[in-house]
Amino acid sequence: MGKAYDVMAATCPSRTVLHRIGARWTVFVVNALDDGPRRFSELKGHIRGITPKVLTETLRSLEADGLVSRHAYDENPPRVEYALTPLGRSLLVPLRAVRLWAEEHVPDIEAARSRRPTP
Amino acid sequence: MGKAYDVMAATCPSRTVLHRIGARWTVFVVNALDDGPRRFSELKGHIRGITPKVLTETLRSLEADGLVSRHAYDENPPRVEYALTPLGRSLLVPLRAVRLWAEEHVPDIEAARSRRPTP
DNA sequence: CAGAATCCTTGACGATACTG
DNA sequence: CAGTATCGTCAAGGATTCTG
Repeated sequence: MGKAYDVMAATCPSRTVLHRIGARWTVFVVNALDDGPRRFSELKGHIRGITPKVLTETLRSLEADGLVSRHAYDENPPRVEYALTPLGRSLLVPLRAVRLWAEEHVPDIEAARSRRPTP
Repeated sequence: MGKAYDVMAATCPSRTVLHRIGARWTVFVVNALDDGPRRFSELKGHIRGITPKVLTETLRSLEADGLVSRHAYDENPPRVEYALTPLGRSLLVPLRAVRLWAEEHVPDIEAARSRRPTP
């Protein structure tokens, strides 16, 4: 039997999914939730340089896609925790690998880049 | 010993690398080279919907990063083949996993999305 | 065939300030 | 603390046409 979805097909829903994963900050946020639930400010502090607006947007889309769950405690001051859903945790596996690949191969890529000075 | 690079650090080069990987079409092009070298037009035909300009740009950056190699045959009509370098093939491993994840979990994501009708 | 050239659109991302 | 609200930009991506 052939596969049901093919990212190479222009109209395939899997392409939308893959584009969402490819969004600038998805890999970072999912990886930041690797160690368990985290609060908004913890995420913001951990993913250096991300703005609250962008973090919110990213979390909202991940939530809409069922990858992240949000739990607001009825306390004062407010407390909100984000966690990976089982689906999100399944995505974490490949995304962690991508993250590790990036961290491991920085020297290789920088070497390749310096070999081709931009004119 | 701690790790040398951390994508969570704002100024870390690994973040640049990860952003490059996250570029819209990188995952598609790298996966399209899974089966071996391919010509420009083959890639264009296989990755449905990509325009020649974007394909060229993507290939050029992948080349600059040492992930893809380009070989132009001196023939007429012109023939150019693109292939993954060893470095590119090492990236293929996690990226293939991401691609498969996307293709496998379309139903889950669509279910999650329909659970939250956009107002 | 493999692209280069051109022009254009848009939405993702960012900086800053404000609020329940 | 956990966000919204605004405003601005800019570069990635796209459509089209042309060429060695």
